[in-house]
Amino acid sequence: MGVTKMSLHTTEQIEIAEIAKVLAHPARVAILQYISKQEGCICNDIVDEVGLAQPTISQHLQVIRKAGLLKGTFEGRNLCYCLDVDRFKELQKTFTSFFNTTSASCC
Amino acid sequence: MGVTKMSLHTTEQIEIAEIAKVLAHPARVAILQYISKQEGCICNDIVDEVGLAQPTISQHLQVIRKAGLLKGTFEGRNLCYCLDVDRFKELQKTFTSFFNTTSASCC
DNA sequence: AAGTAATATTGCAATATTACGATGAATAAT
DNA sequence: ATTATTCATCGTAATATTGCAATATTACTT
Repeated sequence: MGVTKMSLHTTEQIEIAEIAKVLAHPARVAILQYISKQEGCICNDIVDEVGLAQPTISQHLQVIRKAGLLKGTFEGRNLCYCLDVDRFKELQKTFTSFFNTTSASCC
Repeated sequence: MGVTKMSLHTTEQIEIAEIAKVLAHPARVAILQYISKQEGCICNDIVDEVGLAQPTISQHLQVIRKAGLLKGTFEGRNLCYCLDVDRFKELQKTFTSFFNTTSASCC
């Protein structure tokens, strides 16, 4: 079916899965790394950097944006994409908490 | 196409994406949480716990197993699934490192 | 041996994701 | 004004994911 049965899961589980989905593609990981590296807040050199077609990058950016991780400001005709650090740290917290809670074992 | 162009990305980016993919479904998050919670190393009450059909759970377990996160030992006809804590901590380290490296911003 | 319980595997339908060419909208440059 | 540049969106093809019924497999129980 390809449809996730959301009703079965807790809000926390869904939230973790949502975050993970953003990171679940190397291109998006690359984009996040690149954006955070660029001090000058340079925009779509991302296309050159990552090596995928512009519409594809745009699509990936949308996924990142929908997760609240992107801040974009126009500078002339250039769009300057930046990481929303606050949101990013929020996600990190959620993940860290998951990893710390989920670690006991039995065998 | 639905095919990820792996050649474009670094090993680290691919690794992070692989890990994230495991966590990118609430059912798998639920399974990991449940497994780690069960001291007695109880097996497929997972089906009851998570609420999906047995083949579906089995499929999700396979994804988790392929990521090296699952240790399974047979106890009679019961299969006892446990978290591979070492591997889990490895993943945690990779993630933590990613989050810590990727945090600077510009605007 | 026959029946039952626990898992895995197979096959398939529905949907989601990934990638890109074509196109569109906005702005800068000429 | 015309053209070029930057980015988003649309449409579409290829592939992946999710979910389950049916079936297979294995091992315990009787």
